[in-house]
Amino acid sequence: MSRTPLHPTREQIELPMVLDCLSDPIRLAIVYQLAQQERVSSELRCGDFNGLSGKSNLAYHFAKLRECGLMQTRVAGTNRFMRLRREDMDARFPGLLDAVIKSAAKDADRLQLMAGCEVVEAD
Amino acid sequence: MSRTPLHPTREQIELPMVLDCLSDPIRLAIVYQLAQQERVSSELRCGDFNGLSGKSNLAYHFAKLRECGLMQTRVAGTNRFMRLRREDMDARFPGLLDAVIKSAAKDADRLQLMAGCEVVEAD
DNA sequence: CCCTATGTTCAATGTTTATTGAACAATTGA
DNA sequence: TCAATTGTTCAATAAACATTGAACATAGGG
Repeated sequence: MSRTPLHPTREQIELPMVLDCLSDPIRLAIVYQLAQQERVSSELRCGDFNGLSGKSNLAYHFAKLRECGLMQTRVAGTNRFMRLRREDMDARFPGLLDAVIKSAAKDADRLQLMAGCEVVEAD
Repeated sequence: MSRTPLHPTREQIELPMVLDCLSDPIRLAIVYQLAQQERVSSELRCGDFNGLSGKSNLAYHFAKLRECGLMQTRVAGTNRFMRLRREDMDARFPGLLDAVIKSAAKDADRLQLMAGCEVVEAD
């Protein structure tokens, strides 16, 4: 309850909060991976990011991403699916999200953007 | 000396540091005013921002803006002139600075972007 | 040479932040 | 019903941050 108060409407989304959210390497990686996925499924499970940090730390970052308006969560059974609020962001700050994602892509190696990506387990 | 160690080369400029810099309302206002000025003189005196905060707090923010690669300072007598490192930013992260500035312009009233602008003194 | 103006540096303060592990809640499947 | 899975909440910690005022440095004008 202390971590779920906000969830801004489109108009309530604030530029400084969005930039601050994107300035954290873990959150930037989350947003980046969601953006990559956008053409395919537009959603990822929380667990898909486990490579980036511990679960409780990720929950903290997810909350921040939701509070600033970048992400939305859909509950499905014991899973949560996250997606970018792409339309709201583009309406509110045209070109911003794309510019950030392209900038991140340029530095994909420097930033460890794909650290959390599907590790294939050899059973 | 403790406050002037970095001054990244173009290649050393890091996306998270830039976004973090821009996420602070005072620094965003500084960058915004410099961007507005760009067509005219491309430079502003430190003192032109005195409306945004106290001098020592501004010096702190100026240092951050320099350290992340967004700004450059030119000393001229007892004054310091600041300008955006526009070419470096555009080369490094194409479209990013413009997207941020346009986004800030959209919210110019909400963010207090022009708070530090030339107050005309009577007398 | 002093006095003023301009900025920076430093130390101190209180706030916010990221990170950790343990506890908790909810759902699923045996 | 029991156990396993998924993810959130909570408390604690250390680090980073923004802000303030005082001290300092430098340059320029009388």
